Amino acid sequence: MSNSKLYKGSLNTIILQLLNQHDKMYGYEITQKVKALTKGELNITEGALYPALHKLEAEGLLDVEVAKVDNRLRKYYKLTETGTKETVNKLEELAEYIRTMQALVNPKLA
Amino acid sequence: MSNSKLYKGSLNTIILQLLNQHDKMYGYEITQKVKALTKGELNITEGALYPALHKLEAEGLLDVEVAKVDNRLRKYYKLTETGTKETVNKLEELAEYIRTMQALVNPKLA
DNA sequence: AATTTATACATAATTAACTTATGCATAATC
DNA sequence: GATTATGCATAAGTTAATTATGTATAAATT
Repeated sequence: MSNSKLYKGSLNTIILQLLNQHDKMYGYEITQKVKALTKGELNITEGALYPALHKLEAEGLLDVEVAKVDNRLRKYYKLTETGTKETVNKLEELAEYIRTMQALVNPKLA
Repeated sequence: MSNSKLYKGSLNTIILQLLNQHDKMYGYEITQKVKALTKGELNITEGALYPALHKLEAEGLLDVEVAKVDNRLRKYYKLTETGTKETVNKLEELAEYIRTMQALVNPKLA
């Protein structure tokens, strides 16, 4: 995912927010979108992504729709209602994390 | 550590930066300082902290000095030269992480 | 034409950073 | 006298990742 361990725990947030912005996406598309948006900084590995998608689906945060394009399989994921709510929570947690870490690292600004 | 999984991977950064700011600290002091700086948001558990300190010491990033205060044991940790350099790296990684996540979450600002 | 790269999914074994639970010991507070 | 605070430690379990495979089709390169 990255040479930095800080991304550990961020994958669900990333997936949910991308689906929040793009309505429906398939796995491979997510990896490419992340790579593009981060200018190569962050590469989501398939071994992390697919299990994460399956889990989010099992938890009822995502719905799946299978499609066949150019004779190749695609699984489009989109947020459920619950998923949309959870996305809000995740984004709040990210903002809180950033505030907290900045308070720790730069306590003069606190 | 927190209800948010995002803190996973951040503990070393926190420890190193606190020691960067306070010269020498002991374990319990670190837990209290983190609690204070984050207004209770983040509580470092002992089960996470002590193994982390031992590992950083084993890696040569920290030096230890044992002291006895009020008949109680304290282990003061301080950064080695290598530890100081690694702190710079960790802080850069944190800044990079924050930039990257903001690019993902708020791509309009990118 | 043959090989490599890109697209697209998946899982299994391993690693690592935590959590949770427990343990020991002294000092201070209620 | 019992609880809370101070101060260290480790062991078992969880979980999110990495690393390594595996399958299959389409496109690009040599």
